[in-house]
Amino acid sequence: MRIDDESSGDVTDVAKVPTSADVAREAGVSQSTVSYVMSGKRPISSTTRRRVEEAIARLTYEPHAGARALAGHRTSTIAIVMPLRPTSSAQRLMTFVEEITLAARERDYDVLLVTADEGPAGLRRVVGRSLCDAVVVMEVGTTDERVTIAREVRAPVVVVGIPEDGDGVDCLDFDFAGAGRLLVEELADLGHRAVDVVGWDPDVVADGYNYVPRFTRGATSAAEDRGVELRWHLPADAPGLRTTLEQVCAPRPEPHGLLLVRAFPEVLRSLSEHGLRPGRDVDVVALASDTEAQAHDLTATATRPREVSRRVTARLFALIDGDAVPGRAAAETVPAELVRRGSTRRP
Amino acid sequence: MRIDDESSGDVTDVAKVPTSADVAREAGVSQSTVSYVMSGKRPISSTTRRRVEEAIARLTYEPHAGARALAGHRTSTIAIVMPLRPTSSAQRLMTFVEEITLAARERDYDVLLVTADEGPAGLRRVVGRSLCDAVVVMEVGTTDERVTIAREVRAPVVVVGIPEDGDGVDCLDFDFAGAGRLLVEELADLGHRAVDVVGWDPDVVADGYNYVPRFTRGATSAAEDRGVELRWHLPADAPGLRTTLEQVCAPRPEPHGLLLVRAFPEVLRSLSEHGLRPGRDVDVVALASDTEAQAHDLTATATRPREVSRRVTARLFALIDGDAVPGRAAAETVPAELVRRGSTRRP
DNA sequence: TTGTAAGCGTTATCAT
DNA sequence: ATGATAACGCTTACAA
Repeated sequence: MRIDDESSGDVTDVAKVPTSADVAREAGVSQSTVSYVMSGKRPISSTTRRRVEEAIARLTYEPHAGARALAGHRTSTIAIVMPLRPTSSAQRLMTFVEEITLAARERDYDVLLVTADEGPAGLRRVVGRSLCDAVVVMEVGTTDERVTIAREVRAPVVVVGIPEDGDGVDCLDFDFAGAGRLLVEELADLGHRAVDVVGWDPDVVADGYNYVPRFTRGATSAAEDRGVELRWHLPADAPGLRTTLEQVCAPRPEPHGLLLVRAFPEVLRSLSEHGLRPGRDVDVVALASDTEAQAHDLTATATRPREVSRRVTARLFALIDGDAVPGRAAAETVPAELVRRGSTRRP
Repeated sequence: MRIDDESSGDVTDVAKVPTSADVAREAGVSQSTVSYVMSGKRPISSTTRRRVEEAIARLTYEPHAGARALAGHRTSTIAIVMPLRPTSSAQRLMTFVEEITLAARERDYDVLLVTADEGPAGLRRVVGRSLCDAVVVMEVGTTDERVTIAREVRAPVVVVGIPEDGDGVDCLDFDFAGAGRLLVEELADLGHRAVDVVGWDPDVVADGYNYVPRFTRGATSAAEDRGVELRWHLPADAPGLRTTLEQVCAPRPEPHGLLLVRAFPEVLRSLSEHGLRPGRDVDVVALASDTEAQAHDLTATATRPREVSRRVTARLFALIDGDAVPGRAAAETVPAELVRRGSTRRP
């Protein structure tokens, strides 16, 4: 059972991971000098700096993140708490994650991913264990326990979504109400007095994702303003969707208006099977990502995840840097924009 | 300029974050006992355990991750290195991330996200700085610098994708060759002697993502075996795609075969505009996610990201636990399966 | 401009 | 079954 015995005296055996002490020795300076060279927190003579930097390169030294966090009281990582359910498209989520990570890296921050299934506890855990300096919570519900926890926790939190009780929490989101309004108005401008809306799965609605009621409110209020009747279809499953398709894709005497928030391929296929062509026999508008809208040639409002992400990170780092007071800013909203494509006639 | 002066003497002012020492005091035990209660690395009397656990609950103590990493030489996090370019669908990527994170959480591991834009250096950085105990590298190219680095680095690495020189690296992927074969065979079985393939953007091909040539090889070899001619279309941009659509969606005297790896909505819309219906006038098969395939009613092989993820994490944790030797396992491949839907006639 | 040394909050090796 | 105590590798006053 003698393992690792022959080589136990060999110094060059296992290439030890170099520490700042090793760098200091190599450069002939004190250990703290190495630290200050790296952090730039005090003036260093150019000669010393060069010696240290060369030593670092020679040894391929990298600072130990844990030790840093322990001594420095900061982790240089931010956590992203994913949504509880796959409510947005993967596209949208990925864009958020990408954009936030990019902004983080620009400041030498890393990104920790917290899954939804951990629930609100995940938020507590990552800041409790000092795994991060700040947190982004994705897609909060109208009433979301994570919002409550966001207030209690000792790290800055920015929340994507506009919860019911958002007081004292930094909230930020796309203007779903504005999008609903814009889409309905477009159809109204095209002369429609009645519009079929293919909306979210009732489960999503029940989950209370706040963007659903916000979108609905915007659409409804625009409909009232313009004297348009909205017929909501909220298919729960495949059979339900089929029923909806029969109802909304049936040929009419004259063009009718369709507002989609999902099931784009299915609806478009069904329309085509009924011999209806978007932009000619029917006007279709949608709440869709640019990619989807482009692929399907849909007149649409995108939910602008990149822009939202940019504002999120701006706010987050302002909080980290102490340049902003937590929870003081009003809920911020990224305006909706409509892009016309082939699925509607020209107004 | 006297800030925070009045309250500076107040002890209960700032709720200090409790440490294991505080827990020890509260429970009337030594600090090391607290540690052992948490880790379970030595027997503890049930009374002591209870006292400690109650103290922990009372103080809502959470261990400091950095301190742990420093003293324990392990971080309990794994890093995911994202692909250099958005080569797979966001769907697929998200599924990977989700599934890996889930598996990680089951073992109380966290997940660190490393963006593509950092390039190979990101891989070096996260293990160099002891930010993680192991790494998953997503979607490696045929020749990928990250594979080289994977070998050098002192943490276990599992790579998704089958690089050219995968010796000594743990590789794992979906069987793209098998998928290509399966799809061509299906069309051959339906009697087609010629098949139009709408393939990847030439940029993606140029990037050398290894799954492209693997898929191509599988499709080509099946085509040769079955005496089928493959006509490849690799549109680079929107105009290119339009040209391709004209070529592959033009009506023929009899049903023809179409193999898609992307641009599903565009092709299907174009077909419908030409009065062609999949499953009747044309047989369409695709390499598509279950979600896409279902939405478009496509006969397809999915790339099974969940299954791949499961094997990745199994391998990764085996390496972490020392239950497996790094780089010794042969490249593993998750078999392709074809699901028939409405876009093809029954054979 | 640089060095010295006291923590930071754990883990794990000794003892007992 | 439990308690001291020495690392772990860094940051940051405090000195010089």
